Amino acid sequence: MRYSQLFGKTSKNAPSDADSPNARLLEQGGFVEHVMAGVYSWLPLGLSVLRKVEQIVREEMNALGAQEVFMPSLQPKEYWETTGRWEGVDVLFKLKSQTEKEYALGCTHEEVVTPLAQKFTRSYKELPFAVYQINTKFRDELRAKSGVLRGREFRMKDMYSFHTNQADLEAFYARALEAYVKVFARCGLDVKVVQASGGIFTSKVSHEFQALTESGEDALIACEKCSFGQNSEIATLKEGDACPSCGGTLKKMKGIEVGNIFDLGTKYTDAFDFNFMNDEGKQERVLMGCYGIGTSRLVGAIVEAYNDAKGIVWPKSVAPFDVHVVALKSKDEETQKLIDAAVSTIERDLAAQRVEVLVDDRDKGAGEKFADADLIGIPLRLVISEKTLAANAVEWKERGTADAESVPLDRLAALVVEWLKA
RNA sequence: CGGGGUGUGGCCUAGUGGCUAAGGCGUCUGCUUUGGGAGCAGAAGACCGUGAGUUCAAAUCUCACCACCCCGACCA
Repeated sequence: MRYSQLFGKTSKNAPSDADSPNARLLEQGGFVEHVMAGVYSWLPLGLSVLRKVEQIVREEMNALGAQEVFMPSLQPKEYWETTGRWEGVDVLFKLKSQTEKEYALGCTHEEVVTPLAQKFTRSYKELPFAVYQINTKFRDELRAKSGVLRGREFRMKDMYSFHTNQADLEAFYARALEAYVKVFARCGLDVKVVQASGGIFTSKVSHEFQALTESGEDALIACEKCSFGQNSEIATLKEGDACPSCGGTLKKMKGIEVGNIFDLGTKYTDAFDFNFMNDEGKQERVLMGCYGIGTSRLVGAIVEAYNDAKGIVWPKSVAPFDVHVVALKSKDEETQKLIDAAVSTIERDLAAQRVEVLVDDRDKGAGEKFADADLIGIPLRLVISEKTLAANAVEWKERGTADAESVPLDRLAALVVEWLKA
């Protein structure tokens, strides 16, 4: 991609009303555009990151054996009345058609997935299974805040599992928990698996996944060594106590909730009278679990965790591009032709290796290009200029490190591929 | 929903009762420049959030409303 052609621009001035780092950097860098409180447009750069995050989520859910579906956001009032949540959930957006028929805008999908699963499930032989989707959610938050961390419209992966018995549900729940740990690790986040309300003191299990950042709004008591933690709302342990999981020391920490998993038991299957026939020919209630990851929030959490004074520092796994080629202009026409040719060669060679490249081909000064490269935060910056070309080389600099080195043009593609794997 | 703050060209700001609303960034034209947001000349771009009111006169004062941001409450 040529930067001159990319839709969406960086801004020299940070937006005045964006206070949290994720909002400021994502807007200033041209990743998202604020539309109204809690609602953003995602521009090509931001969408690229969002898709990478969602692809990681997708791969790990698929590895669990869950199957992807896609359910409607526009939902019938009747389903929500069936579960008693039409009146019970204050964040539920409700709307009326021109014929006064009422609908809900999905803030979650138990009301849709439960009857869906019910339709295709009669026998114990069809259980267990899990389905998931990555979709837009709507929540009528009284106060949207912190950029993409708490929106009224946002992206979420939600998975639902269906089981014949508690042990089977718990086994899947444990596997889902491990899959979540993998997702967040692949996104570069340091995440604690936190017992949350409904946690250790009730029969129902709930875990939050808290990405540790300075700006996190949730308070935790968590282990220095392992991933164990408790949300401060329910914590019975305190700072200085020994971790019940590994014996390490517990400390106060702050986190952003990027995922949450629940043992729903029969709460929704009761509402829809969702049974299966067991191996004795008797009807039994289906058990259910649900597992959410806010993917757009996850993008924001990554920015909160990875930024410096100059901009974002994307982890390789979710960066909008792998490589940012900065082509500096030369006043000498012949030299400029050589630079252009070298850039085209780099583009072609890297594309052949499936490396995603953003080329800053603008007729701008070096300072502006470097400032933008720092702001956008692509993990590897390659500068090609009159100076580097004289040595048949490019300057290699990784975002987040201070050192730059010279790399010969003829070995560049191989070195980039090697670096990407590292 | 309670409290606080802020609304001025695309972005960041100045202007706090008085000439035609000022500057920086960005954009466009031409020239110049090319390793950390460089320079010169010119141009376009603003019903100063909306409505009502006070006044000879309102971006500026008053009231209402709207929007956004922050704190709190809330967060199936």
